[in-house]
Amino acid sequence: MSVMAKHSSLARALGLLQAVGSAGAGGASLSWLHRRTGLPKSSIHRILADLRGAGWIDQDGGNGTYHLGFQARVIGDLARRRFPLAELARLALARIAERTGQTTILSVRQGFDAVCLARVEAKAPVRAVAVEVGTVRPLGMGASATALLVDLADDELEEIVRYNADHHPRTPLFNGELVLEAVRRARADGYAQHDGQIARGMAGLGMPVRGPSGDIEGAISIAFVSDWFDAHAREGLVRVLGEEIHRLERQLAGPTSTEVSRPDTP
Amino acid sequence: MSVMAKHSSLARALGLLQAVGSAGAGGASLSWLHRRTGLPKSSIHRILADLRGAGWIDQDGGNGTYHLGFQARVIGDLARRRFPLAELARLALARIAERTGQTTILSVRQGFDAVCLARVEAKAPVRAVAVEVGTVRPLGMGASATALLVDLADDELEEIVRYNADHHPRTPLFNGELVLEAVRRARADGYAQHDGQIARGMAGLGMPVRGPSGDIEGAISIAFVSDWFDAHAREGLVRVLGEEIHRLERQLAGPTSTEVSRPDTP
DNA sequence: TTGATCGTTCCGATATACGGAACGTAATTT
DNA sequence: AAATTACGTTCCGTATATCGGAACGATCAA
Repeated sequence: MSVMAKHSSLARALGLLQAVGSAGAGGASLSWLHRRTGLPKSSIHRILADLRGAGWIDQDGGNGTYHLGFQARVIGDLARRRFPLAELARLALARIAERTGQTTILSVRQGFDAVCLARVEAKAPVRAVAVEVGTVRPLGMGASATALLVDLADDELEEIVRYNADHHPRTPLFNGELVLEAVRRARADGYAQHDGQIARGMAGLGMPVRGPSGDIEGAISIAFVSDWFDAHAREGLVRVLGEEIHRLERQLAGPTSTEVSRPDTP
Repeated sequence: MSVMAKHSSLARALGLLQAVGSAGAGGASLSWLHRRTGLPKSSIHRILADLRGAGWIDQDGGNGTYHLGFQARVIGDLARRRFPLAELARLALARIAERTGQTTILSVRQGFDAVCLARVEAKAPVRAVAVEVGTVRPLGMGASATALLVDLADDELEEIVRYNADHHPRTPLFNGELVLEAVRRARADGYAQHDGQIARGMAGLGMPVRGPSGDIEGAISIAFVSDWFDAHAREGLVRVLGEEIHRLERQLAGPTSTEVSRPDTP
């Protein structure tokens, strides 16, 4: 869920906008938003009126529920071109989730943070869903957020870890030493893994995605419950991840038009 | 372009967000935004800092320019499902633009307004580009905004026209009587047309798009320069519009294979 | 050097957001 | 039917966050 930050009427309004968006197809009622955000109803009412006036949300004529408006769609279209990786990786995520049966996400680096750009859910009965699309977490926290770091020089790496350790005191799970150690292991193994770093009982395994230049453009990771994890499982996951990421990287590199969309359903 | 509404810090910030989005691939610099919006630079600076903190814009590490952030993309994905017509109509718009050589847009009704959801530009050297994606204009103003009205009962139609005539005094081109007359003609002809109603020297021709229930869900219109318009051209345009809209309506009716969407828990 | 452009910070005044409280209405319960 | 709960809306005094002019440092150009 969003951070719903400290003191900024703007941040509060944007959080409300996200809350409206995260409601289901039925839309968000004022009371539902009140329950979810904890904001006073009168404040919500006023902010929603502003958002509606600007066209960012619509109000259903029948029952008065709120939905995202066309301005939200327009800005999304404009933003889409900034994240081409998210489009291309969708197929890879789906295939990985299919082959492994586990939830799969794509993350990219954003300053000192990692942000989840896309996610495909597992069909397994026990799903490890911790990171939603749009969730921001400090670099190094989690499998993909660790895989993003493996190419960094040591000094820059330490700067990031130090910064995040200082600025996330509320996240005791973020342990600088552990992160550095995890990055070292990931460099040696070719993949990053964690167990319980995001939430107790949850584990993850991630690998970087490299663009044509060889730079890391993102990372794909699989999330699962710790019990499920053993050496045998790891071996399979690493193989699947490697294969699919390799396929994705070929797409990123070569604009070979033949492999646009092949209907080979396994 | 955008309305940049009266007195609301929120509206101002959202307008700024749209301005950032409307910048090209190079991003928006602070001074560029200052020039474009007229807001004081210090205000822009502060608002951008808030937007950046909330993840709605990114700041390029190199030259400091601003780009849309991942939250903009996330909200766009969420909003996308609210406007399925825009997805399906994209192909129809492209075909119409291809066959006629003119700019083609899709509009839907939103309260007492019409909003442009999608646009495909003409390749012609002289392009009539007046309505951008996201532009809101009063119902009745323009070809598609007239086509949206043809099914309405007379009393509701008159209420809308009266309201818009009252609330858009700055838009002298909006003439209530002309709109009513244009709707009557559109009912008889099966298509709406206008000449010079949006801008001098520009004309347009539009037809409604009906969903499975028969209700009007939107309207597609072609925009062109007035000189180009004669009886012969009109005949061709009407035929192309009718054919492509008919094809689109068949798609809307038949349960074509759309992408699977995961159910949400509101 | 001078001048121009850009991004950033500061700070007092005031416009603006804030939210508790009260109201009208609809839905649900007794 | 009366009572109760839930919801959306409006009001209004308070105070706080926004506003924007001004000044500053940095960068680049002439």
